[in-house]
Amino acid sequence: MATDRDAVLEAAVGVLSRRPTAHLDEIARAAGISRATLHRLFPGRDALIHEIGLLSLQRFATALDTAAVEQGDAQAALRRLVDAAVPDAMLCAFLAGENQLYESNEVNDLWDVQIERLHALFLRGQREGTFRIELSAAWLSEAFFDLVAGIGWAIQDGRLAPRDAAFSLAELFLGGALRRPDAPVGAPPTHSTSDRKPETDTP
Amino acid sequence: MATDRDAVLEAAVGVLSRRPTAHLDEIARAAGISRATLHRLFPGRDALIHEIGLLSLQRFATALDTAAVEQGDAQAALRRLVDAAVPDAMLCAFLAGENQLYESNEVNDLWDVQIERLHALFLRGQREGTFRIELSAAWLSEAFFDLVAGIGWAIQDGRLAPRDAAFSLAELFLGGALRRPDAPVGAPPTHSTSDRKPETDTP
DNA sequence: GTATTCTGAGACACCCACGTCTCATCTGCA
DNA sequence: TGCAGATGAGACGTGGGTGTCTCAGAATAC
Repeated sequence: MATDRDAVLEAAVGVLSRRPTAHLDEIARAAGISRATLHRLFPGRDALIHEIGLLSLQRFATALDTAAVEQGDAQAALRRLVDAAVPDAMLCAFLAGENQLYESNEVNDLWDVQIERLHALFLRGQREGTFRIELSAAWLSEAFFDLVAGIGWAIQDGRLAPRDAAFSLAELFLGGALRRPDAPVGAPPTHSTSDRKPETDTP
Repeated sequence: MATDRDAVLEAAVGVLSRRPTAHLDEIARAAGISRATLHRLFPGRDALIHEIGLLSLQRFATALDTAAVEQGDAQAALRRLVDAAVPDAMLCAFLAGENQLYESNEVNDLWDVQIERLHALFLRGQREGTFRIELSAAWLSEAFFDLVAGIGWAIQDGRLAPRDAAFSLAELFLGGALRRPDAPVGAPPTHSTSDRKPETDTP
């Protein structure tokens, strides 16, 4: 039953992330249920938005957990985080788009905790000499989350193949856009860090 | 008078970029005018949103023009674009947040043109050997625009100092997050291309 | 000084999305 | 087959944002 609710929430994200003013009819249709059932699952629109925010933050928190961002060297931790976060990139896109929307302390507190964990990761990496110190850890956190959100949008709109997502994100964020003739960033040309096996790419 | 309209539009962006469902009362108050005057300037909510999109795209197009992205080597062109686009980053943030909103062909066509120019810049840079070819030009375009939007949000919420914005954007996007002991990205330690002078870093 | 224009404040009606309800249908289980 | 639970379709009333209007006051020009 909880899975059912989550499936509806994810479908709702797919609609609301791009059209925040979408009607409940549209959301229900996207979830494959009727408006009546949507109202049975969630009391109202506010409750729906609230639970989307909660789900998204919980997923991101789980990604931080499974990536064990507090352990190991910072670069490897970030690569693990990329792999863990990309599947839920669309939820992050929703958060990035309207995180100001929440008056709920529950959501805001959870948000602060996760951002703080991300911030700590970059601070640690800077102290270790892994990350650049010319860029503030706050900006690195912000930019990383923005790129995750961008991944979510791009995948949703079919502009980016899901199997390329993790590689594209990790390489661009860590290594930047400039070509370096001497040495690659750290990831070999084989897509070891990103996804399982590349076959088709039309979502 | 056109300046008046633009000022209202920019104020509206400040509200709508974070709260897409904001009432017209709120937008009018943010612009320092009454709801009646807002209705005199723009027939309705749809027209307001439409003109915001138009203004944003025109500003971005102007940034592409002043940066002369079609000329010179690609890296320098991109750095010029950063400097030109950052002042209107919040408008880009609005576009990134709800570019699906527009059914207007006028807006969509303008959007496609600008994205195509950005795409062409990265393609050219890849052919010149400036930009990495492991990352698709489409993804580089997308990510660049996402970061510009992130800059806009971060500045608006006070998480990033405006004078650090261009430097942070250019350095992260071009050089990535990883520290390179041997050589800097290409911009000498003096921030010649982006901003005037870095001093503090606590936003 | 008047006259003109523009603006803000408020009132008003309209409309549509929302929330709730009922009822028929379908499914799962004994 | 019969029962219980869940779902979809539709109707209905309501509320709040929106669009329009009027009128008083301020600003500017003459």
